[in-house]
Amino acid sequence: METDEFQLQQFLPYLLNQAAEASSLEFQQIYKDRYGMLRTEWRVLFHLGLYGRLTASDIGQRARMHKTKISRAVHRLTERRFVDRTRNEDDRRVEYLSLTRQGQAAYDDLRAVARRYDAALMDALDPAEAEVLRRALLKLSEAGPGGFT
Amino acid sequence: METDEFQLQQFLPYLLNQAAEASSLEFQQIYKDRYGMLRTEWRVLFHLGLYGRLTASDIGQRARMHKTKISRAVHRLTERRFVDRTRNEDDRRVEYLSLTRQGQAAYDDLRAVARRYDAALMDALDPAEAEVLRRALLKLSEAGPGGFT
DNA sequence: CTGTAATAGTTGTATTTGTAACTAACAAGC
DNA sequence: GCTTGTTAGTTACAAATACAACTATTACAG
Repeated sequence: METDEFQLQQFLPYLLNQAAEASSLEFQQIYKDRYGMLRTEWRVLFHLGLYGRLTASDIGQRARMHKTKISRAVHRLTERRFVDRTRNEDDRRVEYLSLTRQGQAAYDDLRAVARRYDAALMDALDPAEAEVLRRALLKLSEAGPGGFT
Repeated sequence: METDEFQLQQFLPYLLNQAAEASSLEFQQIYKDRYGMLRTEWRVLFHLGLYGRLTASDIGQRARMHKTKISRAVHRLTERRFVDRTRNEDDRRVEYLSLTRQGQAAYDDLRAVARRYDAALMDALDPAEAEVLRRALLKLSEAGPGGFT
């Protein structure tokens, strides 16, 4: 009967990685070409654009990104004048990050691209399918397999 | 009305990356701990386990992986005696790759883990949802947004 | 106060990856 | 045969990432 035939295309982590890679490729090209940004940098940019002033740790929690990645992304974004840092004088360990005028402009531009890009991706799916997909991905993002090991 | 409020959690490439990362984490830990393998190596191992004897280019096409990644993965897998390489004497450019006994054992073990892992991931979803998810991911894997740029 | 622990963020170093240039073998036109 | 082009795979070097150790500052127990 061989009902337990294993298929790589059925293995969710593999499938997710393939889809993620394929669907990121062209967008990646855009923020790289236009603003010389890396993936970590556009993520930080978008978080600041969406939520306003945040600390590095805030971003780390929301984006599930390690603090060293954020530290370096912020460093580069500051260097290129997309981001401003201001120390919190009440607790001098923390630094507030926010977009400069230039950072805001880049964010506005890329957000518009992202909207169109997302719409183009969605065209491959029918609306009901798209809805289910989003819900499922959110669930999977939040937890791994749940006490697997 | 602000109907065009952009949300990072709605942006498919971002969502896919988050889900892919979250859902790969524990599995990654397993093949790393047990066999000291990297992601590329695990992929090569699985392709050989599933399809039998393949060349490096074959794997590259199926897995959409760059040839340098494969070259290095194969190198390490050969070093650790998981993979055998034999030159094709009719065309001495190509080399056939196949699993050694040890490679086959590792594959068998990891495939079993993958099955259970996949099942555990699926538990977070209901069956209909899971089915739609797989179909949607396959579509997205095959093409990017389609003539976006 | 003062010593110990916790938190925010940075830096150092080893791995890993990406890109391009490379070698080797075959193919095809002339 | 002898160019010129193509394909398979490797290597070199630059860029990016992960992980651990680090500095600076605040918290808090005694």
